[in-house]
Amino acid sequence: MCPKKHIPSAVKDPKLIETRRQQIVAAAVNLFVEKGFHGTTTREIARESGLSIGALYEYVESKEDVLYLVCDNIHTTLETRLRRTLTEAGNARESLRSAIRQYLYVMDDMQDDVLLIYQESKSLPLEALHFVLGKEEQITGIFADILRRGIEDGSLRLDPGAVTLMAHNIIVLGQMWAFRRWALQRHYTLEEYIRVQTSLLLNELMSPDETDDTDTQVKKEEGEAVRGN
Amino acid sequence: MCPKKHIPSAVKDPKLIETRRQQIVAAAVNLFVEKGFHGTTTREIARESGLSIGALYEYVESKEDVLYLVCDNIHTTLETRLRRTLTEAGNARESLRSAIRQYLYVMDDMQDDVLLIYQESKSLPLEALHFVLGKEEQITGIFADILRRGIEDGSLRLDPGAVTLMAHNIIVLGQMWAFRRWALQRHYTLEEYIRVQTSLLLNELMSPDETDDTDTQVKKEEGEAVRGN
Amino acid sequence: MCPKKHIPSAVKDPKLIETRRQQIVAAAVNLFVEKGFHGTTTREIARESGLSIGALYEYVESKEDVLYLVCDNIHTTLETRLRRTLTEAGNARESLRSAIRQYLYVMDDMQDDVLLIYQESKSLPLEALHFVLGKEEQITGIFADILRRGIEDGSLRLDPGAVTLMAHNIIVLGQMWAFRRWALQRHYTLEEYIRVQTSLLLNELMSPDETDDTDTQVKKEEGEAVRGN
Amino acid sequence: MCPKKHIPSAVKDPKLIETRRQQIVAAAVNLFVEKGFHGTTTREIARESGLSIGALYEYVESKEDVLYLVCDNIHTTLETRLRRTLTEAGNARESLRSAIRQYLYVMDDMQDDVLLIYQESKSLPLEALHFVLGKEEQITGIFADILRRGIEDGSLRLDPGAVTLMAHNIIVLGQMWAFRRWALQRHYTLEEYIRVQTSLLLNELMSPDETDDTDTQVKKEEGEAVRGN
DNA sequence: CATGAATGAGCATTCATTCAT
DNA sequence: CATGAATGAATGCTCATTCAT
Repeated sequence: MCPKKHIPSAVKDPKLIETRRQQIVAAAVNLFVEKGFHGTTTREIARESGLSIGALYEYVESKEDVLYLVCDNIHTTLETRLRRTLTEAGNARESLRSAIRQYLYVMDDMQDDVLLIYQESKSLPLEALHFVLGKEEQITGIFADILRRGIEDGSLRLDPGAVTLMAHNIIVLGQMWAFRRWALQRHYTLEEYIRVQTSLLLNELMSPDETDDTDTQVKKEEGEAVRGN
Repeated sequence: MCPKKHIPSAVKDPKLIETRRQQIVAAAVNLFVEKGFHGTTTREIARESGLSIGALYEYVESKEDVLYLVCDNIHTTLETRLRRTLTEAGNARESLRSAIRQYLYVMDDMQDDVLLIYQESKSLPLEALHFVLGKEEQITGIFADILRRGIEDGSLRLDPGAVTLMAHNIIVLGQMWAFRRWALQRHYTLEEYIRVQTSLLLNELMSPDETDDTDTQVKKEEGEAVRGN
Repeated sequence: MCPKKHIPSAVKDPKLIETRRQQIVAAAVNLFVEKGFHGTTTREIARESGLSIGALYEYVESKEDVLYLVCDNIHTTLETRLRRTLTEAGNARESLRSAIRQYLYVMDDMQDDVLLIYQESKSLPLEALHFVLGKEEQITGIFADILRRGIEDGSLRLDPGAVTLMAHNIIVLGQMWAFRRWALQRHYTLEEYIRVQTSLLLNELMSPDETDDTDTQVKKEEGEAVRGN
Repeated sequence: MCPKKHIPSAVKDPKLIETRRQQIVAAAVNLFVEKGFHGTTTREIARESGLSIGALYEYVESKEDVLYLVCDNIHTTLETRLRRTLTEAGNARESLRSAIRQYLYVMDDMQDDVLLIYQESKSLPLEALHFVLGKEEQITGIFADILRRGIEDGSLRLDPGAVTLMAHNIIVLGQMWAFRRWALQRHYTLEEYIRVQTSLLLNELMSPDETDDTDTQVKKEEGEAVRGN
C-alpha cells in the first residue's frame, strides 16, 4: 500500500499492539473531532480507550503519535472504502462519474474525520506529516489513474499535463463538502452537490447538447436560497 | 461592509484602540503563521507588539480575541485587494477570467495567511467563528455576483442554482493553491495553475474548438513530471 | 570574585530577583540537605520559599538552576567566612595554622552544606558544574597562596610543585570532617581533629623536638576507642 | 569478612541467586556510573542484565537493593585487590609505603566506582547505608593495622590516638584522587601523586635529610604548571 | 493608561512495582 | 522460575489571566 511510520512500542506482542492501538484510535478520533487535538488530554484518550495512562504510553510514545495513528487510520479507511467501489466496467468516463459519486458518499460519511486531518495535521511532527501527505497523494493517484485511462480510451479529453491538477481538484471537491459545509450543506443536498459538481467537472455544464436535463437542474427553492445570502 | 464582532476594551480612546490592535495583529499574524495559535504565547504576542502583557489585555479580552482580530484582518485585506482589481469592462466572462487571475495572485501572495485561517479558525469561540464565516461568505459573494452578471449578459451559461456552488468552487480553487501547495507547487507554476484552472473552469478544456491553444497546453516537461510521481 | 553563571529571569527588577532567589536558596538548602536533590520537588521548594510554583519559575528556569544557586551560595558563604579570618600577621606558618583552624571551624559549621555539594553537584548540567568546580578551585587557591608565602618567607619547607597538591589536601581535610563524620566524629572532637591534623600536616608529628606536647597528644580514651572498631 | 545485609529473594536456589545477582551488579555498575542512580531505570538494569523486569524483582526487592549490591560489590573488590598486595616483609614503614602505592593503583583503576559510592550511597535506605559504612570502616582498618604495627616495631612514630585518623587520611588520599580528579589529574600524573603524597605522609617532606631525592622532587614543568593556575 | 509580578490549574510524560499467565 | 503488560501516583514545567502599583 503505502509506507507507514513505525511507532515503537514497549509491548512485544504485535497482535496486542494492533488491538490496543485500534482502541486508542477509536477513542481519539471522537475526542479530536469533538475538542480538537490541543483540547484533548492524554488522560482523556486513555480513559476513553479503556487504558490506564501508563498503558497508553506503552503503545505510543507521545500524544503526536496518537494524532498520526488517527490520521493514518482515517486515510486508510478512506482509501479502502474508495477502492472497494471502483469498477473497470464501461469506459473511463463512466468509471470516473461513478468514482466521484462514491467518493463523495464516503466523504459525506467521513466529514468529521476529513476536517480533523485538515485542521490538525499541522500539529504533526515533520516526519509524520510527510507520511500523511504521502498517503494523501496516493489517494489522489486513484483519480489520476482513472483520468489517464480516460485519455487513453478517448472517453475523456484532457491535456496529460493537467491530469494531476484535475485529480487534486476532484479530491478537493470532496474535502470542501466537509470544510465548507457551513455554507454548502445549507444550500445543497448531497445528491444535488454530486450532480452539479459532476456536471461541472465533466464539462456538461457548458455543452447543453450533451447534458441530460435531470442532472443539471437544481431545485427551485435552492436556486432561490442561493440568492438569499 | 460586513458586521464585525465588537471586542470590548478597557481603553476609551477609539483611535488608540485602533492603533494598538493593529500592532497586535501585525505581531500575531507572524507568530501564528510561524508557530500556530496554540504554539504562540500571549507574552510573545505582547513582546512582538511592543506592548506589556498588561497593556495587551487592555485592548483584548482573551487570546481568542487576538485570533479573531487576525482572521478578520486577513479577510479584510483579502477582500480589499480583490475588489481593487475588479473591472466591469467587457462582458462578465472576461471579468471573471480577470477576477480569477487576480484572486489567484492575491492568494499566492497570502498563502500563509490563508492557511492560518483554515487551520486555526476552529479555535475561535463559536460567535467569533460565525463572524469569520460570514466574511468568508461575503468574499464568495464577489464571484457569485460576477457569475450572475454573466448569466444575465449571456456570456456565461450556468444554471442559476449552481451559482453559489460555482462561486465556492472558485474560492476553493485559490485556497487549495495554499493548502495543497506541498503537491501543486511542486508540479505547477502559478501561471500554469492559473491557466489550466481557468480553462477547466471556463469549460474550454472539453470544447477544444473554443480553446486558445497557449492556454490549455501545459509544458511538455510538466506533462512528464506529472506522470513521474 | 569569580565568574558566575547567569541565570535568566522573567522578572526585570534585579533587586527583586536577588531577594527572591535568596528565599529560594534558603528554602532549597534545607530541603536538599534533608531529602536530597532528587527527593525534593519543585513544589516543595516553592512552598518553603513562600512563592507559588509559577513565581518560582519566574526566577529560575529549571530545578537544576536551583541546585546551582544553592551550590554557588554555599561556596560563596564558605569563601567569605574563610577570607574574613585570614591574617597576614606573623609568618606564613602561623597564618596557615590559623587558617586551617578557622577553615575547620567553618567546615564543622557547614557540614550539611558541604555534604550537599559533594553528593548533588553531579546532578548539575555540565556548564553549571564547571562554574562550581571553578569556585572550588578558587577556594583551594586561598591555601595555595599561603603556602607560597610560606615558601618565600622560609617558614614552610615545601617543593613548589607540591603546593597545589598540599592545598587540595587541606581542603579535603575539611571536607572529610563532613563526609566521614560517621567515623571521625565518633572518635574525635573537633578540637582534637584540628590539633592532630594540623600537627600531621605541619610535620610536627615526626619531629618531636619541634613538637609542643599538648598538641599531639590525644586523650587516653580516644586512643582506646580507636582500637575498638 | 564483614556482615552483609540479607536481601530476600523469591528464588530458592542460592547458586542461582548468586549468579543472577552478579549479572545484575555487573549491569548496574556501568549504568550507575554512566547515568547515576536516579538516572537509571529498573528496566535498563533488567535489560542490561539479560533479565526481564519480572525476573529482576525475583532477585531483588527494590531498586535500592541493587544499589546496595553494587556498593557492596565495589567495596569487596576493592578490599580483595588491596589485601592481595599486602606484604609483611620488611618493617611496617615499608609495608605502609607499599600498601599506599598499591592502594592508589587500585583507586586509580576504580575511580568511577569510588565516585559512585561517594555520590550515590546517600540514596541507600538507612540500614543498607550502615552496612556500607561498616565495610568502609573495615577497609580503613587495613591501614590502621599497618600503622599500629609500625608503632610497635618502631618504624613509625605516631601517637596511638592518631592511628584511626591517619588511617582515614590515607583512605581519603585515594578517594580524593577520584573525586577531585578534575583538578588533580590535570596537574599530576598518578606516579607524581603517589610520590608526593607518600612523602608528605611519611614526613619526609620537612626532613630533607631522610628524603631520597627522586622521591620528593616534582618534575620542573609540573612545578611551573602548578603556579600557572 | 501602563506595567509586570504573581497565580495555580493543568498537562504530558515517567517509572518503580505488581501479578496474572 | 520467568515473562512482560498493566498500573497510577508523582513530577517538572507552562501559560492565560489578574491586579496592585
